[in-house]
Parts: sequence; structure tokens; C-alpha cells
Amino acid sequence: MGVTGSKAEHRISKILDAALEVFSHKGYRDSAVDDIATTSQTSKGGVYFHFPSKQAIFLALLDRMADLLLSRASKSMAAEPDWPKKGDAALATMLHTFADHRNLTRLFLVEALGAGREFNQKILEMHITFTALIKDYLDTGVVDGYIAPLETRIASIAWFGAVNEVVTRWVLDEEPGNLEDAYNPLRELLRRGIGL
Amino acid sequence: MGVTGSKAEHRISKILDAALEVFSHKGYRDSAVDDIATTSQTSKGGVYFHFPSKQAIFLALLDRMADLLLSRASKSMAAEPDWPKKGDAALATMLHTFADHRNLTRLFLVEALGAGREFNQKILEMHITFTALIKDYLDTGVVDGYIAPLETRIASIAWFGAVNEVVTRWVLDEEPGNLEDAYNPLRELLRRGIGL
DNA sequence: TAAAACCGACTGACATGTCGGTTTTATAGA
DNA sequence: TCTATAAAACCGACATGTCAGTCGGTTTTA
Repeated sequence: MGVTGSKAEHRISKILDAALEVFSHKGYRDSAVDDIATTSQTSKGGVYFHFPSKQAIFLALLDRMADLLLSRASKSMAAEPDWPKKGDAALATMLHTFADHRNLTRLFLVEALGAGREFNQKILEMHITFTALIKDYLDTGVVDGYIAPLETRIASIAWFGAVNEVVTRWVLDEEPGNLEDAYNPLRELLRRGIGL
Repeated sequence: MGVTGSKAEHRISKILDAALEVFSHKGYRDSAVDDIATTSQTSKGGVYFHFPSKQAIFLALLDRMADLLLSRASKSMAAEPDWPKKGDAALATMLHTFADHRNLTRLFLVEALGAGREFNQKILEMHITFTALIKDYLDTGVVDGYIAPLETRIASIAWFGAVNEVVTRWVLDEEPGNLEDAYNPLRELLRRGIGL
């Protein structure tokens, strides 16, 4: 074992990788815990030793993606000094991260929604987290005088939705193009939408 | 039986109503065909006489919603003579229709996505249908000189996504506010986004 | 009187989570 | 270093429950 991760953590990571593989390939409901066990080269008992339920595995996966996105976006925003460029950086980072993890993205944006009523709360939380980040950003822009006052609550939801849909279309497409090609037109649209 | 609808159509309609009730309450996967049969005051055999499978019932429901939205939106756009108002009318109609049919909306926007891989194609088709409508509208705006040329493909997807997210948030919210309150800020945002 | 519509018990398939038992790993004492 | 032993990790058959779809038979309609 390297510096990071005990044996258990390593195993958990392997199971999560397998779960991602299986879930993103067959969807949440059509995936059996046995599939995950087989793919992760362990057994059902082994999986259940580390996770209390199938649901918990899925939730862990969602958390993983949210953390990844959030930390990357925050970092790239922090690296930019002036306000408008922070937004550009976040958008670019998001698209880049999604493009790099199509499976995780599919899970995050597609499977999660219909996986079951149990997940609605979680998904809502995630959407709220992201839109809150955007809203903070927009509010700062207003306070600092970069943009005129506007309904930042709706605007942040709309921004999130716009990006969301572009990415979702790319995920659902059987022969997806290059997601990052959407960066420029999307950026333009979003900026103008808030009067930048 | 009234002017419209044979006995069979009436029955089918009853089953679809029941299916909507059940699906939107428990989600696609957690709903049993027996539930639909009971709710529609018929039997499983009766349901299977009119529909070949559970999946077909769901698909029929999605078609119903798409037709409803599309026809209403088209009608309200046709009723407005000048270009910018056509868009406003369509947005208002959409929000109004969603607000009026929260269950159908939940089915359309939330359940459908994760109901299973089998539905991805269908959903993609619907998204494409809607964005195509928006794209036509935007292209007309460009041709008629209302707005400067822009990437209407991405713009239409972003528009759709923005509306989609606002509505989805309202659907997922346990104590939803008034969806139509979003009309004004959303309209402003979308219009400005394309430079109107 | 035939066809259409409807009924509901039944089947087959499948999947989650459990549990008794086995293997591996960590630790401590001689 | 070697061994004893306890705890952690792992295994997979099975108990349990669920449900989509079927089918022989019944009722309604034309």
C-alpha cells in the first residue's frame, strides 16, 4: 500500500470503480450487486462487508463525483484574480472534467435522477450546492459592480441548467462530439444573459 | 361515450390516468402493473389486453405529455404576430402547462431519465424535438434580423436546459412555490443571452 | 353466436441482503 | 524468528420477496 490508503480503503476504491463501471453500463436498477462483486474481483459478501447496501454504494459514487467537480471548480476559480475570468475558468473546468469522466457524468446526470425516489433528496442537495456556488459568484459580481442587479436565484438555476443540458445531450449521444467545443458559444450566452 | 373515443379509447385513457397516478407517486420501477390495474379499476389481464408491456404504458404517457406541450406551445406561438413575443408566449405557455400538470411533469423530467436505458433513446428524441423547435425559432430571428447570428444549436440546448432546470427544481421541491414566478427573470435572461 | 374485452391465479426469473463458515492479516509473547 | 490467537476481511449458497407477463376461462358487446 502506498502512502495513501489502507488495505480497506484500497478495496473500497476498487469496489467503487467496479460499481461505476457496472452502473454506468447498465443503469442503477439493472445492476446487480453480484455484478459489482464480480467486476471488482471480490464477492457479494465482500461488498456487503464494506457497504451496508447497494444504495450506499451509489450514494458514495455520487459524492465522489460532486467532490471532484466542486474541488476542481473552486480551485480553478481561486486561481483567477478578476471576477469575469473566474466564471470562465469554472465553466472550462467543469466541461473539461465532464469530458474526462463520461461514465461518472452519465451516472451523475442521468442515472441518478430516475434511480429512485430515495435519491431525489440527494440530487436536489447537489443541484442546490452547485447553484449556490453560482449564485455566490453572481452576487459577488453584482456587489462589485461588474453586472447590474438581477434575480440571481433564478439566474444561477438557469446557468446550471444550461450547462447541465449541454452536457446531458453529450452524454446521451451515441456518437458524442467534443464537449469542450461548446465552451465558447455557451460562455457567450451565459455572460450576455447576465448583461456582461 | 361522447363524440370522441370508443369504449376502448376510454379504457386506455383510464389506464393511462391510473399509470400516471402510480408512476408519478412511486416511480417507474417501483410501480407494479397490478398497481395500475387496481387504480384503474381493472385487472392485470385487462391492462395487458390494451398494452403489450409496462414499458409501452410509460412510453404512451411520455408521448401524451410531449404532444400536450408541443401543441400548446405551437398554438400560442402562432397566435403572436411578432417574433420576440412568440418566444415569450411559448415560455409562458410551457411554464403554465408544467405548473398545471406537476405529476406529468415529474414523470417527464425526472422519472423518465432513470427509468432505464431503454428510455434514453426516447428521451433524447424528445429533447431533440424541443430544441429543434427552439432552434427554428432562433434561426428565424437571425434571418429576420431580430438578433445577430449565433450558434443556435448550442443556444437552443442551453435555453431548453435553463427552463428544464427551473422546472425540475420546482418539481423536486417538497414545498414548491409558484413556478410561474420564474417567468419574468427567466425571460429576461434568455432574451439577453441571445442579445435581444 | 362470435368476437372483443376482461379477469386473476400462476409461473419463471431474478435480485437483495443474510449468515455460517473460511481465509488472511495483525499483534504479542516466548 | 516462530508460533498462538484474535480480529478483520472475505466467500457464496440460500432464504425471502417481488413482479412482469401468460393463459385458460368468463363476461360483455355487437
